Amino acid sequence: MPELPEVEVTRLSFASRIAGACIESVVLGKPLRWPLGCDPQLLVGQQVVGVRRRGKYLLVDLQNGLLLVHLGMSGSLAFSENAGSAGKHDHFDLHTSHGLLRLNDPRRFGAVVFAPTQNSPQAQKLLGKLGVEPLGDGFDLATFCALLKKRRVPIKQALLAGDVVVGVGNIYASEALFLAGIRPTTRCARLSRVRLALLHQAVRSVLTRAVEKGGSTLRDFSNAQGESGYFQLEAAVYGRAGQPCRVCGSVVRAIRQGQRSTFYCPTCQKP
DNA sequence: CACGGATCCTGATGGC
DNA sequence: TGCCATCAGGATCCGT
Repeated sequence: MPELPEVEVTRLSFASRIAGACIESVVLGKPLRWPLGCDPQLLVGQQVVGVRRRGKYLLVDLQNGLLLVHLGMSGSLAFSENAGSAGKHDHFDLHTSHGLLRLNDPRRFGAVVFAPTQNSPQAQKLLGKLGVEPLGDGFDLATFCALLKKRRVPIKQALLAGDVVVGVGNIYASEALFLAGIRPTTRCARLSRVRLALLHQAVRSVLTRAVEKGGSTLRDFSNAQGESGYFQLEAAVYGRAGQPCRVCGSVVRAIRQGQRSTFYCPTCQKP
């Protein structure tokens, strides 16, 4: 479910409240994608220092170690008012002096993993091969071009892979390619530097805009305050198969690439 | 080593 | 409170 904007919106919505909180207890539900990797008791008594983000991971810094939280396809983090009743899909409850932070994840593709430090093997196994942060200073055009020039896959799949640039998921890959006027099926190596420059800028702007709009709420995303996002209302192509392109009126098409749906305008987006 | 495909899991939706 | 197929915002692993 969540791509970079939704993860960042989630982070912004709970980071200040959780900061400084003391962990009082931890309650685990059904198994998530990976095991926690430590005795939950190790977390009890620790203070939450702050929350950072790396790609689609939330890094919850503790006095001693950190939690890597991934929301998978269907996860959401929120403060819960009714501390007593963990629901069917509540799989990680962090009871703290500042409230109960709860991970709800019906599909359980998400995970909460403890690591002693960010450089530990446990953390690096998850973070080590991630690409550059698209909204950070490290996202420079030269590197972007150099990495993509070597790829032969369609550009959409390279964006999704996350080893060139992180955080671009299925919605924003389609949206960024629309903004850049690039057909998702175009092979990376065929793209000129000028077109890659457009894409580089498009990735930044679409993600920035999505964060501003509170992310995309397609079926159930909400931030830690329970608020929906609104970016989906201004999506140019995602989820709009059969509808007219907002720019040229052509019918938006849907195709499948690597088991994922892709949307594009056949007129605005050139091969 | 880059790539394509299967895979983990549950729920919503639509056709029959 | 019908059944079945398909699809869903992610990412790893495995075979080629």
